[in-house]
Amino acid sequence: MQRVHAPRLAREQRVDEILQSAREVFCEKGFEAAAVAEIAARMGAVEGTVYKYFPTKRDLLLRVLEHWYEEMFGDYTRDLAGVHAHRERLRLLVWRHLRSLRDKPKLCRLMFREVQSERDYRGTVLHDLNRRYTQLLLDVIRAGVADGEFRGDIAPELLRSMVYGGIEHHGWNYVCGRGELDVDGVADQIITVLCEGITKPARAGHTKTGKKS
Amino acid sequence: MQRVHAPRLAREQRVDEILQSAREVFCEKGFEAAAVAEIAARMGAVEGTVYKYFPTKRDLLLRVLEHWYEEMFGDYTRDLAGVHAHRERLRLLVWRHLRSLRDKPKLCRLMFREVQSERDYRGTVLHDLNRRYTQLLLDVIRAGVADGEFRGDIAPELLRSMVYGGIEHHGWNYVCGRGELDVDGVADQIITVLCEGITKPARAGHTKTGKKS
Amino acid sequence: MQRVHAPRLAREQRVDEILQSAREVFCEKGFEAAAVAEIAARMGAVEGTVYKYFPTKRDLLLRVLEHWYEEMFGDYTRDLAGVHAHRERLRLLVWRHLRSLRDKPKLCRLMFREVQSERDYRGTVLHDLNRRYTQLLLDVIRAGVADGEFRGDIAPELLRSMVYGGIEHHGWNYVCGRGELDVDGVADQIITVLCEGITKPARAGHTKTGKKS
Amino acid sequence: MQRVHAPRLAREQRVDEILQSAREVFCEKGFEAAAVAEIAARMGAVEGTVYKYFPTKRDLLLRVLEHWYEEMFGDYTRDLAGVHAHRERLRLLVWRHLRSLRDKPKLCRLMFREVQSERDYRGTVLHDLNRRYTQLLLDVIRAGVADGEFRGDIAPELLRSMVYGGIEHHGWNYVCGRGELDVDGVADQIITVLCEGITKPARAGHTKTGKKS
DNA sequence: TATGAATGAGCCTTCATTCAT
DNA sequence: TATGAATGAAGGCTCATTCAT
Repeated sequence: MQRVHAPRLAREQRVDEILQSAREVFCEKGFEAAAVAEIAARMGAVEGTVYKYFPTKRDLLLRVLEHWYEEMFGDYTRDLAGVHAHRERLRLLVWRHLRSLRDKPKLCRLMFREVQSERDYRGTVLHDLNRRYTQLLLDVIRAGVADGEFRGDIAPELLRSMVYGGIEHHGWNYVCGRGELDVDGVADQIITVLCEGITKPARAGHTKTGKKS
Repeated sequence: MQRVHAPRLAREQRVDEILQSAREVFCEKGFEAAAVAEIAARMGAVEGTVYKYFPTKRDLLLRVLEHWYEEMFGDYTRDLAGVHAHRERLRLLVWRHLRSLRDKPKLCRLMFREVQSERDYRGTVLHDLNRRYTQLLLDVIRAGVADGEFRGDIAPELLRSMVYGGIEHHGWNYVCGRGELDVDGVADQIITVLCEGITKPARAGHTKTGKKS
Repeated sequence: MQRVHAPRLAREQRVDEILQSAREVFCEKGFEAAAVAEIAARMGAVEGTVYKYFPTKRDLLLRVLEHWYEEMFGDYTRDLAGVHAHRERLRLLVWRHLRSLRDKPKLCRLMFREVQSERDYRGTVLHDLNRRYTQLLLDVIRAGVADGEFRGDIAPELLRSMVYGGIEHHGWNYVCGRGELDVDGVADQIITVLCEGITKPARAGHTKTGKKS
Repeated sequence: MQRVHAPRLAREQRVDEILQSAREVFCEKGFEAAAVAEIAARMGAVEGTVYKYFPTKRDLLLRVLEHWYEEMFGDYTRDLAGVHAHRERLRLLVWRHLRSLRDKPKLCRLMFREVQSERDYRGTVLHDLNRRYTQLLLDVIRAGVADGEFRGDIAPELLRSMVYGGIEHHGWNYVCGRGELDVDGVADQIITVLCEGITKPARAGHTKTGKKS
């Protein structure tokens, strides 16, 4: 019988198991209603084991979400690198965020309900990850402004809110288990609104600014 | 055992006191962390008194928020009646929502965190109030589309999400107790984005793609 | 408008109303689960009114049962007076008790579950009523013994227990809402067992009735 | 905060402790009046510990009574195996039941007051145990009928009720803490009534009514 | 390291009873 | 007399966390 002596690896595996189990339970029940005992049970362990690796239940929640962010991040920059038009870069970010919402709506909900609204969020690793995540959008917008493609009189942070807040708000029905999320269609519409607005362009030989003449 | 009774109030007065007290505590602590005992204590009563008027803690929460919605609704339609241009009507709604967020950020947070994401929300009086509230925006948009002022290829519901989701997202920092909320400025920017988009209008004689030439 | 000045009568009516209402609620829910508020509500009054006439909830329960006993007693002695054979008198008592159980099983249950097993039962008016009630059976038995019809080596109290305990035990299914109670049939069987026992009379010239010869 | 833990026991030991403690408290106070906190305190533990092993207070009650039934059952069949005459077998069951009542009157009371009259009793493990227990008596009676020793025109279930209901009723005074229970004497009398009835056998040459002559 | 028994604070909810109006 | 608002104690149950084994 071979006794593999790889505590480091064993530890990492254990942590992953716990994170996986915790993600499931947190998603199903939300933070408050999730019991550490159940998280442990689902991986065939007991409470004590969880506490060996994570100091508190709340810390475990943050770790779960960090883990998710890291998963997501992987190919973001690579994907962005392949697109150059500002509007297309914008669309990529919107599209990816919508896809995240569609794929892991419960994790989005956790992020929103249980974390972002808590006082202790600021200064967290997770907070930082989130900043870096939404920073991507700010960067794209700022680049567009710098290039003269986007107007500079709108606070990029406000645009970020309209994009991410809008997506979350819109996705709520989907999160609650109702309806379908048409990622492509919604992405197009958001980008259209964002870039062109909803005011109908003046018709026939009139440019928007043509009314000046 | 002599029992000292709190002053007897008319039913309606007492209900108002409780709603007031509950609003405070719920806002400060959130739903879960709020103890009915504290809600009672803050108005100089005991738990039993609260339960005399509200069957459960959760019901009390819903009632608090309904009360708030009713407060808000009062002059909405009157205000809207005085404005006719579609864009101005849009701005009025945005502006008022921002003002609500500035005045009662914690209530917005409650609404969002503790109520809208719960399964039992649908079918509530509160849900209905909320629908009627956001319906106002949908109506304005649809009217604009009907008049040919707004483009018809964007789902009004998505626009609603971008407006309310965006405002809530943007207001988060403010909600968390940081920073100032410039209601007028933000309202202007939101309306601008919404109506005109962020793409810089091509200057006279230049079409958008004209820069290539 | 005639103002009838009959407080005494009004009082009695009130008391009856309360007793009636309390009987219903106690029967439906049992003593513990019955709320004074509901008892009051069912007669269109409030808690305070009940406490004006009955010092405690428990006292009310006892009064309800006393009232019932008094109802029952009315014609007992009269009925008994019309029957002279000991065995028939016995049967009358058994039959009437079965009928009570069939008609008011819930009251029997109250009597049994909530009253007789409590420490404070002894010395109660109700206890006394109950004694007088079961005394009837003892008297019949003793008379039978005195007349030499019944054997004297069985404690009458034990017989009483076998009759009333047996009836209550047997009636349990009925009380719980299942099955039918065949008052006549059961009465006959009980009397048969009681008087003759279950041992089959030896045959061959010695039938029990053979003694006539 | 240093927490002092009670000595760790094997699961089974702890369960036994709790059952023991619960039995005491339930017997002393009845189900409603018994506080889980007291059950725990009596064994030097806290409420949480009890709930670790039993999901609800009611479940604990049922478990206590099941435990008792299992204790009792042990030698029943063995004892019965040693007796063959129907009447003697009957007596054995009566005698043993009386002894149970004498030894654990409070448990009998619990069984009767708190369990059998509740709607949720049917289908319980305890209900099944009870059925098997009283089945023993039915079997003996049926065997007697089959052998022609007992008459067949009395429902065995009614006899069962007269025996068990009678014993419980009779034992009530004893249960309430008054008086002595003469197990042998009472058993004899019950069997006598059951088998022979109370009607005095006519003496040789005397008809029942012959005394008149 | 893993276990899982033990902790104990805390919360919602109920309701008999009191008493000012 | 009737009301019904107010009381306040009490209890079941949960669960994050600790720590002896």
